[in-house]
Amino acid sequence: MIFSKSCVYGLRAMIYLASISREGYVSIKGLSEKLDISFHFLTKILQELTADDLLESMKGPKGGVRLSKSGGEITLKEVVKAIDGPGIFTECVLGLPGCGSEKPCPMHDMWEGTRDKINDVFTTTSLQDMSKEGKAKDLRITPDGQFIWG
Amino acid sequence: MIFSKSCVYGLRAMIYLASISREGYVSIKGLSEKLDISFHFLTKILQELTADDLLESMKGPKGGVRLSKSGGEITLKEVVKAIDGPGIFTECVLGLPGCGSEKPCPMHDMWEGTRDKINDVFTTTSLQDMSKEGKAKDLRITPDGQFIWG
DNA sequence: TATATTTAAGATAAAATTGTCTTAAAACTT
DNA sequence: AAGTTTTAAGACAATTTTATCTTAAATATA
Repeated sequence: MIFSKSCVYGLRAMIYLASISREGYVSIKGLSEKLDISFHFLTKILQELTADDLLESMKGPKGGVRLSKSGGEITLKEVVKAIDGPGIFTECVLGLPGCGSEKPCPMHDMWEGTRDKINDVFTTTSLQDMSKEGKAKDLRITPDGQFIWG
Repeated sequence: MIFSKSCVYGLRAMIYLASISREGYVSIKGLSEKLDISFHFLTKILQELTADDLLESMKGPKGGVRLSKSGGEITLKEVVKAIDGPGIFTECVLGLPGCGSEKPCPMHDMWEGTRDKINDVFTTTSLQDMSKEGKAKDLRITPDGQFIWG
């Protein structure tokens, strides 16, 4: 698995949030049921995204979370970085600290191009891109087919 | 981190093994010291590679492990698959089982090209490619700079 | 103001990964 | 044949990740 479970859950939630109105807040409880993710676990993940200013949250009735910017302004990379860190966009495949053009490992050149490509697609793809794609074609973002857009 | 620690250790060991003669066996103890990896942990990882027929092993004095084929005949992908499984080359980024062209997730199209590229470079790059690169330019394959080729 | 609702935060638990230790089995050496 | 070296295998422990549970704090509503 390329991303942690936390990261995958975060991506699913963010893509869904980009598909709905940013007017009001969405309760995490409702989100967790819609996405079939443990409520408390999802809460923690969304807290990281809130701490990273990708989400805004509000307590109390009518409270919940919502995107801090429009879905078109949030990249997939921002979400991944907030949860799994920047490693996949920057790190050496062999896990060598300081690996780079000046002080490479044997796999550096072979991997650099691919890593750049990963960085590119995650930088140039927004949450809105994904939510539009999913909503337009009615694609699932949960393992079971229960999920419904809108 | 894109690969598990086990996988990274396995890759380092295999690249090193591809840099030396396949005549005799190399003791895992020696390997573990050279690569600065816990002996018992490395033993387990190499056992997986032996079970997958990428390594041959022999017990007793003069025993150890060696590549089962020449380093030019073993791809990086084979090593990764043996340890981390094929997931990174095949799986959905959102972790959806059955995600594919027929039943995609919203991220499928965006990710497919990159995943194919990962698959390509790991399929077309051999252990020998990496060991030659490392040995020729004297690049490190361990975090500290203690490692010495040959 | 009191109550209900909701996120925040922290404690705890379960599972997976990483790492260590012990014993067994095989092969070489003397 | 006996002893030494080495991988194989399994038990055990530590750490990280994943998941659950409880309490606190904030906010709306009545």
